[in-house]
Amino acid sequence: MKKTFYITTPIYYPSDNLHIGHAYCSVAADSMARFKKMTGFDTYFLTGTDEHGQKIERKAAAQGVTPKAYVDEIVANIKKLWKLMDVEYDDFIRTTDDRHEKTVQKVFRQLFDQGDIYKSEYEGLYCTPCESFWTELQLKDGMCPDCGRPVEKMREESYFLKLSKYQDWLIKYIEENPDFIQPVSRANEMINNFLKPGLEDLCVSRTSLKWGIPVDFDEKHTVYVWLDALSNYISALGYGTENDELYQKYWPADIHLVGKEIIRFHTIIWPIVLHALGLPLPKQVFGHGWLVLNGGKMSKSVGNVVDPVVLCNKYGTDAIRYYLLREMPFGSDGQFSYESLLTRINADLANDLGNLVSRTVAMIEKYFGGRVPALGEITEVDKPLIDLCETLPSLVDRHMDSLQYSLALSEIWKLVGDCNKYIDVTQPWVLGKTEEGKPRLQTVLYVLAECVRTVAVLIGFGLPATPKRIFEQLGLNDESLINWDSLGKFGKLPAGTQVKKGDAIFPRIDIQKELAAMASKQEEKAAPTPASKKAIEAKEEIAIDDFDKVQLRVARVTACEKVEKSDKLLKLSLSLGGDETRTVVSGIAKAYTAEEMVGKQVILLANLKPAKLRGIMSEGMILCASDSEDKTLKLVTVEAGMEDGAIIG
RNA sequence: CGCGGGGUGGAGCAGCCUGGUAGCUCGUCGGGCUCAUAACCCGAAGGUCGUGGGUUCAAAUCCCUCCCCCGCAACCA
Repeated sequence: MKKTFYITTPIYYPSDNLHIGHAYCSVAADSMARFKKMTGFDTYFLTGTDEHGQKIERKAAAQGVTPKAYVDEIVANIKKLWKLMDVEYDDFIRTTDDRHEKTVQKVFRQLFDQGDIYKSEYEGLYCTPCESFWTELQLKDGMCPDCGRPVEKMREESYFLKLSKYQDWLIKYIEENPDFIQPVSRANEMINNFLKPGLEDLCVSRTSLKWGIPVDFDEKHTVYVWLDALSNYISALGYGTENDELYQKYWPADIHLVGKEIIRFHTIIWPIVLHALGLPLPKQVFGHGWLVLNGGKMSKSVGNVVDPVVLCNKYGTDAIRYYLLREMPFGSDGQFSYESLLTRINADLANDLGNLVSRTVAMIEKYFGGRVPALGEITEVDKPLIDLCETLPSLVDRHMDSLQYSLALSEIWKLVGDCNKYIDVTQPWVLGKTEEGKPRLQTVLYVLAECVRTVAVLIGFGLPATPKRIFEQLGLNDESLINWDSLGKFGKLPAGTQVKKGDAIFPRIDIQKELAAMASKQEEKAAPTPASKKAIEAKEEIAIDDFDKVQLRVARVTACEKVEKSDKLLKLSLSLGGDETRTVVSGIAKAYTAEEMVGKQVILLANLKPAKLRGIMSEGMILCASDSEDKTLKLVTVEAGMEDGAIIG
């Protein structure tokens, strides 16, 4: 029986279309699945979507559609994206699937029955309009982080999962299984930051949440995010149903591939749930890094999201996949830039690989009428290449085993580079000029063709569409000549094979032109378009008396310094005329330096209740205007010549 | 003293665990070649390996101090 290999991606949250970061993860998972399949494993690759929760409920409401209708549309887009990117999953689980809901309910009930889930009261800060609980940490200025309205202490009946009961077991498990959490630095992080300080029991149900899976023995409760989402890895396999062959066959998973931001849930909550259920743990949870853009994290609010659909359509799926896998070591963050992307495509794909295929096939056509010549006598010059062809597969295998895609590819590209050099050293065009050169020329071109074939087979996991195009030019379509087993022993390529030059596999890109075009497009985008502006929520109408409660005054900044250990706060000393002074802490350090603030006149909300910020008492607030996304921020001031302390009204 | 990651030629990174001529890709400059997608090949310039100290015959690598950057967290009246 074949060895099995089960790999998963996180289930993505379909509140919006996915960006290149999600694509990165899925491409990595897909490439691994392809590699394992190619090397003889019975693989199973699961991806999907996590569709419940308040955020989606609200987004749907805002569009006036049901949550299901809302996610259906996004899920369709996601599936289209995976198709475009050649991400070939075996199953796509949605947490709204009936099969998933059944499993989650079953898991919940079992954990409750055996006492790992218990009913208690959740005490939290509740925002009634938003129907949400927040922790103290999540609050914004003591107000609801979503709507800015006040929250109140509320108790809610909830079910809790006993994490604390298992924490010592988990610490031991992690320490005894160094491969469980990868990269290892993450394991240390989990132990030091979360496990050692002690786990609090986890709230696993909500009564306020409606868009989710109901607890079947207590209908007013809805299963809260973690139990719901994490269970997908086994619900997709039919765990707990009479139809559980997939579960029997593939669990435990070989790799849960996750982003570093959710490694915590996969290495603490999930193992505990599984252990409590008496199930084996996944063999490995691998936290990959992020693509960062201009030093910043990619996020919608910053507006620097890179759309994988655009990239693939423009430069080709294989090129994008290659870039993602090759550019940065898996596990650490990597810089995404168009310049590095285009450089990679040109240098590695067009110049090195594409051109190698092109010149190899061209020479076989030119000197041997398009038929691959037989391998003649082998010399010292040919040996290293032949050896490399034979040893490369196992080397690639080794790197892939540790998810080092970048290393695997760079090893393959060493062969590509050696071939290009080999052509230079052997000078086939000189050999082709004389009859005496012919025998040698045969060997040279055979070696090249066989190397190209080897490369084409090896890159299939990462660049699934490219091998076909190379095999076409090499005239190969026999399965036994294009699979993994055809490697390892040099010389499988039959002499006499008819080659045919085709289009460039990877056309060169004019990088300067491309970047310039992109820059001008960016500028267009940068100009604020009214349509894209977030609608400003209208506030309720007020009477003049209400406004009268507000006292605004002109104040002059007499001194200013940065608040230590804070990147947004400035401490301002204000003069209100006479000897009246105030100290105000303001979050404007990103827009103004302390030096340039001194001497400026600002508008002070003078009768605001003082509050402590970073240990400093702030006696008021200065007014600023900011754009809808808080990207730019400008002080509000008065025209010159107003005395300090003047009343505004 | 919150946790973690990082600071290596112009750019992006490897090397550090297991001390011993500082390597790769891109860029720049010079040369070669003409089979090939103005692609390919060779050579050169360019680095006090963040700072200061320590261990050692020997430190990018091990130990300590400090500085800076990034993420999480916090904060953003």
